[in-house]
Amino acid sequence: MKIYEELVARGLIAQVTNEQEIREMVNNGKATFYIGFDPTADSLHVGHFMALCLMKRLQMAGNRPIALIGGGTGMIGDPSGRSDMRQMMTTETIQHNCDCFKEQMSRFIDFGEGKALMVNNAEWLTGLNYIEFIREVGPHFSVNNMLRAECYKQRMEKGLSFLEFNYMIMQSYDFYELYQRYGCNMQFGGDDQWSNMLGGTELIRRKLGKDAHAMTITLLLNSEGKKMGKTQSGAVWLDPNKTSPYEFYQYWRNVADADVLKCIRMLTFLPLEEIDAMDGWEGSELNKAKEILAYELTKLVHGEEEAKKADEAAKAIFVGGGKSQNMPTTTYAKEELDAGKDLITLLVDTGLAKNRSEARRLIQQGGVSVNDEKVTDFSRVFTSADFDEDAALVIKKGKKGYHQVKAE
RNA sequence: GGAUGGAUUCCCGAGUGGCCAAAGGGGACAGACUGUAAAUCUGCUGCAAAUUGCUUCGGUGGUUCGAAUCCACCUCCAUCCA
Repeated sequence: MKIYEELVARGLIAQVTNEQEIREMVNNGKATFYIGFDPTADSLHVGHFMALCLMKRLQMAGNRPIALIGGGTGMIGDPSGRSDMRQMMTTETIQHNCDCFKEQMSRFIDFGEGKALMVNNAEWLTGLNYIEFIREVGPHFSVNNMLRAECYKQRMEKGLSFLEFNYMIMQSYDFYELYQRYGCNMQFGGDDQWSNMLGGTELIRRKLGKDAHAMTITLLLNSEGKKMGKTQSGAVWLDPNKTSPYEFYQYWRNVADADVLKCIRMLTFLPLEEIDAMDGWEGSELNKAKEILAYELTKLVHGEEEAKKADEAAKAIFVGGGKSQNMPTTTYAKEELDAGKDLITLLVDTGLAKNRSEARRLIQQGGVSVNDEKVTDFSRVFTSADFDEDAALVIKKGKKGYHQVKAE
């Protein structure tokens, strides 16, 4: 099975400009393609992860990826899929974020000798002269057409600033620039980028009379139609300091039944035959599939060792009695613990509750237990005398929140 | 630049002088049921030294015993006119 067919089989492809030509190009390793990453945060998240995987897959098939960091477009902000304007970021923040992206990406993509490129569109965007630029590309964009684009349509009700309206033009210009500089003949992106991407192929066709292609990746939606990779506390990050490997593992371990296979297919590198075999699994059997999904993804993002630890911790906690060296841990000075800590403070310090009111509520509602014993008295104080045989307090919040407290 | 409407808690959205930490819904969190799933039912959802106290209704001042609510100015947004 060739790469294009595999992408289709994995359900990764949403829309393409010209199927035959793209298939031909990609399958024969003739594509130089780019994916843009806007530096909106200091870490990549799960949404980017899909794009990275795709780059990797195509790279393995002999194509040349270009990771385009949006140091320039980030100054504008993509209005696609947003109901309100993005907050403007300072130049320093953007630079910092770009640097972080670079580092994370090099873990996934091989940027060695001519295999892949990483460029920043600030290089050509920031120096543009307004009049020259507008004369160069302005005539090729129809405002009427742009307004019809899905990404702007939604914003027509809430309001769209001219700044954001320019995003499509910038992105199109990127493609045009990359085509000329590096012979980049294809652009990938999330499905919400479709109209922006078409702007680019259109610009290249009009200015250069050449064909360029665009292909979008299916957005990873859960069965409720929401973007995956978001939790109540925000995105699921690839940076272990922002989302620990354990949390990362748990996110995938907890996906809904209806979404497991789709995730495995789209995100992991497991062979398709193996995945097809899982297709028949039902009911609680799917739990196995979830374990595989969580393990595989954690391994890809954080490495095998971390994946094993997260797996071990999860099994110990949920299957065994709730003990693991690898579960999240908070340590206190020994004297401090000897003096005693009340449960509310412990919950807040371990991050299981975000403030004291919440901690109090949790305890009152019977959602907290310490060393397997439910505690309903919120004024309860624990000292090192309450430690179990492993010199730890295991605090459990709800069904899934585990944290251990140790003395040092 | 002109006219009109608007800004309320995580989100949507009620509230037009005291009974307002603010209805209702969504989401989140917890309990029951389960498979670390979904659905369902229940509780809960500003903060804290917690039958009480403190801080919130775009911003700043004012009126009043008392303001999310009334007045003035300002900021931002939408619609129509230019």
